[in-house]
Parts: sequence; C-alpha cells; structure tokens
Amino acid sequence: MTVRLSLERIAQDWATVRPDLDTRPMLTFIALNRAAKMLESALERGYAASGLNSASFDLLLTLYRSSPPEGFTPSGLATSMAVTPATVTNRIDCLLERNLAKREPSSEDRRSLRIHLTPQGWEMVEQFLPLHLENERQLLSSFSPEEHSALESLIAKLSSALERVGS
Amino acid sequence: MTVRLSLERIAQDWATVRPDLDTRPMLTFIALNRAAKMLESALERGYAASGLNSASFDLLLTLYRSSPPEGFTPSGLATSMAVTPATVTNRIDCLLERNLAKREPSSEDRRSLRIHLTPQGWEMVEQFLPLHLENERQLLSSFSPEEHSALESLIAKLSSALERVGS
DNA sequence: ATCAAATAGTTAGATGTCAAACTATGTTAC
DNA sequence: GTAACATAGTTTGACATCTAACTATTTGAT
Repeated sequence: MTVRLSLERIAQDWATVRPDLDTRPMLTFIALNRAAKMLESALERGYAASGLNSASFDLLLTLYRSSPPEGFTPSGLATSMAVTPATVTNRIDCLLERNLAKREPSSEDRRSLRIHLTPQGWEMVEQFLPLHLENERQLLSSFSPEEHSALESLIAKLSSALERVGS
Repeated sequence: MTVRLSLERIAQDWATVRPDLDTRPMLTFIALNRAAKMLESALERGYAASGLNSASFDLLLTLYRSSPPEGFTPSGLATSMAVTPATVTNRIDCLLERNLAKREPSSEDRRSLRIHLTPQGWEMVEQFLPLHLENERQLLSSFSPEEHSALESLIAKLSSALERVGS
C-alpha cells in the first residue's frame, strides 16, 4: 500500500497547491515509473542466485531465444534489447568474463562480430529461466486473463503514442 | 510500431526455441519496461529548455507541490520521490548549484535540514509546469477516459503485487 | 581505381543511482 | 548521567547507461 498511499499524498498536495491544474497525467506517469522500478528489483531477486544482474540476464536471454546458427551481431543485439551499441559492448564483456558467451569475427564482414552462448551460458539459462518465469507469473497472479490482456494492450497503446512523439 | 514489431519478434523467437513454455509474462514485462524508458525520454523533452534533467525536475516539482512553511527534510524527500537518501543529497546539490533551492539547518534537530525552493526555483516551476503537463496530456490523448482509468488501476494493482513480494 | 560517405563496434568521459561505511546528533535504558 | 542504540544526512566506491569521438572496414559514385 505504500506506493498507493504515497501517490494519494502527492495528489492531495497538488490539489492544495494548484487546484487550477489537472495534474492527473502526472500521477499516472509517476505510478508507471515506480511500478517499472519495483518490477526490475522484483525480477532481480528471481535470478540473484545466478550472480547476474538484469543487464546480463537480458543479454543471456536474448542470445538464448534467438540464437540462429550464425549467431547474433552486436548491432542486432542493440536493436533487440533496445539499448545503445556501447551498452551492448559492456554487456557482452560481462558475459565473456564469466565464460557465458563468446565473441567471434564474422566471416563475411571484418567489421562485424558474432556473439554466441557458450555451453555454460546455455546451461545457466536452462537453470534460471523456469525460476524467472515462475517469478513473473507470480507477480501477475492477481490479474485475471482479461486484466492481463487489458494491461498488455494499454501498454502497447502508450508505447505507440510515445513512439509517435519521437525518439 | 517499432516496439510492437520488436516485441512480436521476441514472441516468435520464444515460440520457436521453447514452445513448451508460456513466455507471455516476460513479454508483458518487457513491454512495460520499454514503455517506462520511452516515457522518461519523452518527458525530458518537455523541460529540456530549462536545462534540467528528470532527476532535478522531479525534486523541483516535489518541493513545489508540497512546500509547507517549515520546508522539507531530505529524508522526507527520499520517501516522497522513492529514492535513497544518497540520491537526495545529489539531487539537492544539483539544484543548489543553480540557485533553485536552498538548504537550511533545522531549528529543532541539529542533524536535520530544511530544503526550500528559492524564488528562481519557484519561477522555474511556474514556467515549465504547464509545458510538462501539456506534454503529458498529449501522450495520453489517444486514451479515452475509461482507458486512462483502466491503465491507472492496472498499474496500481501491479504495484500492490510488487510490494507484496518485498522491497 | 579512387575517394567520400556509410556502417560496425569500441572507447572515453559524464551522469544518476545505489549500498555500505561514516559523522554527528538525539533518544532510551538503566 | 552515562552508555548503547537509533536516526539524519553525507561520502565513497561501484555500476549501468548514454553521447560523442574514434578506428577499421565496406559501399558507392564518379
């Protein structure tokens, strides 16, 4: 209830200081922002035992789910994970250090690289993916199927609006 | 459509690699996470002209909306903004540098401080708050009142679930 | 064929955040 | 009244991310 109470307090404050303004959109977005932050830390508990953080786990899952025989390029990973190439370099380095991934030159383009999971990386996913999913399912367990669908489609709609507005 | 396409691709990949798993919760949370990130950068454009980032703007608005005569303590700010005390110290420093806030000793407790907006800080809010709100309203303009309410209540429900699960 | 422009990836530097250690002050128990 | 504990806020060190500059390679126009 903490978040809810805190949001109610914020709403009251605005109503007091600026009763002339409709501050509801602000509240909506504060709630969304806080939910996203809480979500991230809730999920991290799901794979804390692996010693990986969400950045590394994100890369690990991305490589796992889409590993074609030819592997994945860093730029493809940047697109897929919605981060910058610099971030991809850093994330790959973290996985390399732990022997969870390998980085190989591309045969076609000498500027390019191919990133693969190692057997250990693969094993790590096999071990922690079920826990991760169970953790996520738990967080949505209070949602009816209809509510879950509604949440998905409202988030999708918001994303479209956010994309329309630019980068 | 980029996000949507990219999420569809992720869903396809999972269906190919692990058709045995229900990976839908993962997709929901990826969508939420990306929406929150896009939201933050969309909002930053709304007050970019002020030279402030979202961290500073958050503190500025928090001080503005709830400034009681006695001011706000750093720990109160930490609670209100849902960040750590260390982050509050840093955010206050940023506002002090620009003379948008001042930090004064508390008369009752010598460990404690009172943070206030300066007249310039107040003016800054008056100038940028309307743009900020208009920006936010724009992002929600494709939502019907019912959809907006539905989004709010689903986010609230998710937050409750996230709180129940711990820190 | 050559040279300009585009692309792949990395590096450098800055920023915002957090956890944990730390200082200073206040509170409580005895 | 003093010692232990609690609380307020800052500092330190680590980290993930971004932007912008950079190197190396490829593509394309003439």
